[in-house]
Amino acid sequence: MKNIKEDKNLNVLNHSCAHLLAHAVKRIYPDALFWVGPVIEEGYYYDIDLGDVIVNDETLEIISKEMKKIVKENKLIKRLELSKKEALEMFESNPYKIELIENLPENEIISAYKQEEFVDLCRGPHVSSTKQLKYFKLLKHSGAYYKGDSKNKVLQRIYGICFENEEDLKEHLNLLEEAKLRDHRKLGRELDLFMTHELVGPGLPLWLPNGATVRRGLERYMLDKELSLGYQHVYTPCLASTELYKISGHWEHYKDDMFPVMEMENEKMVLRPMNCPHHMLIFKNKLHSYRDLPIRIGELAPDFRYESSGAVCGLERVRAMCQNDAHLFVTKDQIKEEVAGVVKLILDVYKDFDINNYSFRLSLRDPENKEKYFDNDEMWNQAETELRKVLVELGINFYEAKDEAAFYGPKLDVQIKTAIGHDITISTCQLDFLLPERFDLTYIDETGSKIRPVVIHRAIMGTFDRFTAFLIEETKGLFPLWLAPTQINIIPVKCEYHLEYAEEIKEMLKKEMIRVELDSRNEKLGYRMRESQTRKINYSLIIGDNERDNKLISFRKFGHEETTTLPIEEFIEMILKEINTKAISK
RNA sequence: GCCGGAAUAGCUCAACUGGUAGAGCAACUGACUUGUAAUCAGUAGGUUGUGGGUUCAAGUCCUAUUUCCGGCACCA
Repeated sequence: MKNIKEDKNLNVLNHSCAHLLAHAVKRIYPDALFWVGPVIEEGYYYDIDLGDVIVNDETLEIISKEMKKIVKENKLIKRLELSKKEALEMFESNPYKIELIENLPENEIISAYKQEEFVDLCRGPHVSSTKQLKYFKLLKHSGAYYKGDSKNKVLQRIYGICFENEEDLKEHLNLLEEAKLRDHRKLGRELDLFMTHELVGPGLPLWLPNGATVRRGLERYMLDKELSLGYQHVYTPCLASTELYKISGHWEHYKDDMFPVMEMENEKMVLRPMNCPHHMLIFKNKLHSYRDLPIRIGELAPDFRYESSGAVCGLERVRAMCQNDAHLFVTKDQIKEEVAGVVKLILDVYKDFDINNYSFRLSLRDPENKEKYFDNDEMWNQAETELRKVLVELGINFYEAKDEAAFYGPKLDVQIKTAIGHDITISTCQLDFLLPERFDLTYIDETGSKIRPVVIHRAIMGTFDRFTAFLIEETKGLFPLWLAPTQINIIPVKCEYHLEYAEEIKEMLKKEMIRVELDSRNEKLGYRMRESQTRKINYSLIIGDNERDNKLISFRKFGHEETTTLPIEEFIEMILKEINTKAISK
């Protein structure tokens, strides 16, 4: 998918198209007040105060028609240069633009772009006439908070995209349609991976046997990886007293996003939203020597968060999740090596799943945001510097993002884009100097004195829920053989003659722990093959006279048209190899 | 949570401005006995998400509510 913001020509084109949109809106709604209309990766949008007018699909049609008219009118786009005073006069009827202008430096030359009767404040550059904006499409509309703050009023936002020619536009719209087919919610239903039910509640998916098989595979895989790297796994309860979270600081920050307190006679309990405090207490349970560090405590940990109703999305954002969580307790000297170990593990796992489209984000605090982050500049500077240094030394490509840290420390997040375009975190590694302080954690150093350890929070697969959602979209439902719910489907040509041999094969495969099905229904071979394909089963076996008489099998791989015939032993060997090497299905 | 939109059979969808719900696929039954993406016929399947209301009459209009969808805000 084209990144409009990054492409120089398309950026200008889309920016101009945002003006075209505003121009058309102004003609239809003369009282419209315009806020900002930036170019984004997916095209552009414009935030508009339309008073009582509410944009719907029809409105979009009407606006689109007017835009086409202005394109035909071939308006020339001219740059105006104004002093601040002139600009303030020109836009006096629009308080939003006045606000923008007032925030500009006193002596700066302010530019505006004029296409006949319509002028908009803008830095530019723009195309020279509206006729160059012929190939556009208005994509969607929504409400959006003024200045992105939920305390403010809601403006109408209209999204659009513009290309240089019709083919590019068509291709892009096709890609958008195709992406919808990979949506994990659609595939999840089609492939019987998970379901939801009104009576259970929003954000509370039920994993069906197929989905559970995939998830179990991921969990076993991750546990084995971690065990081989010296992690120790624990089980801790999904409940805790509110006191625990008051100590950790989570209560203060997140109490509104937790399920409400369960109050009993002498107790106040909550469903836990994360596991750090439990793991802190496990560390504290024993006296530790510097020789014991690093200690790596891992858990497949169910957590519960009262995510806002508008945020829940399939398996991607849920209210009951299972984290691939671990906390590493390290000395300051071990930070680098342990963060490096986590990064290496992330890359290692991504390689196994052939994950390539991701980016590392160094998530920092915003020192201005006093509410969100604990107040200790020294601690923050140390943690941020430390984490950045490690990344640079590891030669990791990353970008920095302000105001994305956790309240207790900076994070290294791995961001990916979902099929429908959500930017989500799939893995995370966080450096924390605060919770060891809050829980008064110590270890004994060489000299016998008590020293504060540092904690690294990390989740490689983030949550198994989200990672599965990602994997469904990444594989389009064709899981690698080692994870596939049904690995092999046996189709006897004619049950009357071939069922017995087919069953023999099924038993042989089952003995090897291969997930196999036998389709003995009285249906045409073509019919059963079709279903085998729509269910995205990795291997379809065809068993007929030739196979039975010569102790062979014939198989067809998903997505391939040719059939291969092999002795059964050879086939099993091939399958086991594919499973054991965790090969990617193609 | 906010701004919009939607909800009809297991799934995908139909039912003009109000006149008592229909198709394909899936399921079930039977026939057919078939070598790589849909054999034929039949049967069953719905208090139209839920609760109120308007009306002689509501899938259709009003209202409340639940869930879902597109964004926004949030995301330890």
